[in-house]
Amino acid sequence: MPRPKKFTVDELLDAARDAIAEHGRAVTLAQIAEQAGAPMGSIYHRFASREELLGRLWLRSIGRFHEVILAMSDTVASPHDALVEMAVGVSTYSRSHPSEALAMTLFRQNILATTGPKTLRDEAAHINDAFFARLASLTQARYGRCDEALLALVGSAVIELSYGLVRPHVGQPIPQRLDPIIRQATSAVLDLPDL
Amino acid sequence: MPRPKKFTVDELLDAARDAIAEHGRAVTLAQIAEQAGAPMGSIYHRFASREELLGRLWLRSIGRFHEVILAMSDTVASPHDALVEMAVGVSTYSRSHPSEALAMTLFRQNILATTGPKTLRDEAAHINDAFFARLASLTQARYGRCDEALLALVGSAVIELSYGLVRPHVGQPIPQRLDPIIRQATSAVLDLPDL
DNA sequence: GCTATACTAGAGGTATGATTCTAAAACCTA
DNA sequence: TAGGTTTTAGAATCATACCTCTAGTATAGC
Repeated sequence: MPRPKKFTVDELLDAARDAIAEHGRAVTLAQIAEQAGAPMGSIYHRFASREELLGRLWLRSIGRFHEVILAMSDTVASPHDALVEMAVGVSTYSRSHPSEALAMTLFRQNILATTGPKTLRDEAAHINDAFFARLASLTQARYGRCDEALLALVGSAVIELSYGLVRPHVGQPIPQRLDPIIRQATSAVLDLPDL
Repeated sequence: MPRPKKFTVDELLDAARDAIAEHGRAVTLAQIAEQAGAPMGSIYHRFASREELLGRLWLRSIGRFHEVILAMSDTVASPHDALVEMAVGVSTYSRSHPSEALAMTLFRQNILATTGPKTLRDEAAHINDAFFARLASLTQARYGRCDEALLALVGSAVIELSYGLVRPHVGQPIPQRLDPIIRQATSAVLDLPDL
């Protein structure tokens, strides 16, 4: 009955992602609309606000990223190596998906979950759940325990460390030289816990 | 002859820094003016634009940071330990100077040096010179050489790695648990080069 | 073919905040 | 004490960009 949609949500998110790659994070709705070849009215038919559009883009980007990272860690036998592969995966994924990586820098999880658009808060609050579950299971397998402090340490070693090294380069090519650094540093930190 | 100044440049930069700590990086000139107790006209008497004001604040913050970090590395005998201390210094400095650390996140050096206000580009281009000179001399002392690739590696180990771990926390308390992680990771990466 | 429905379409209102402009004030020097 | 110079002071302007509003349009079912 209704007139058929000319633009899907995913196409509009793609346009937003590409517009950000071109114009930076201060991208305007007009620039996103131009990138999509859509008028601004169509965008507001799908998203309540610019904030919600960008928030949804962030959620999609993080979800895709976790998917790839988790799949990578699946292929490795030892828990230690799986954790190291996840860390290196941050760098390789960002290198091969530069504009997705850029979109991942739009928000921080805790900010979006607390002060973001209300319709996104729930989803934002749980976006990391599957990832942390895997992290916890690998931690348990590697150390035989998984208290809060240990999990925080492993999380820092695997994600914060590698992403911290990568993030300054997001928006430009990610240097290859980061990969051995991440590998070595993550491995060393994972060896820290006194067993 | 002239009417005396009521606000020094440094006072206005302090106000901008504190206003950012309160309102975030999207701080408005009105908020900065209120923080300083000054009218907006006075601010424009010292700075050509909001961009230049924030750029100058960034330059001052980076300069102060380098000063402290370089002084810390002076007190250590071995080059290896000096490099590790610089890395840990990123974390301790950010912890003890939270709003200065926040101001350091306003720009990136290469962005400000290329697309920032023209009056700041030169200064921005050279803001890291003294720091990299010290890094080069420590690298030479530690490894007996200092080619470009090695210097990049050491720079990553000392600055990018530690700052990457710290930066996500800037604006909130910097966890103590980061310090041993930085120490271990930096040390491990510095041991990477095959000699 | 006609109608109901939901989308496209983009021009325009509105709000925010940077910047400018004009006037007044304060101090130094003569 | 008067003139000159610089700064304070804040109101007015202007630009930007989000969001809304009204029309028009394309399709599926009857």
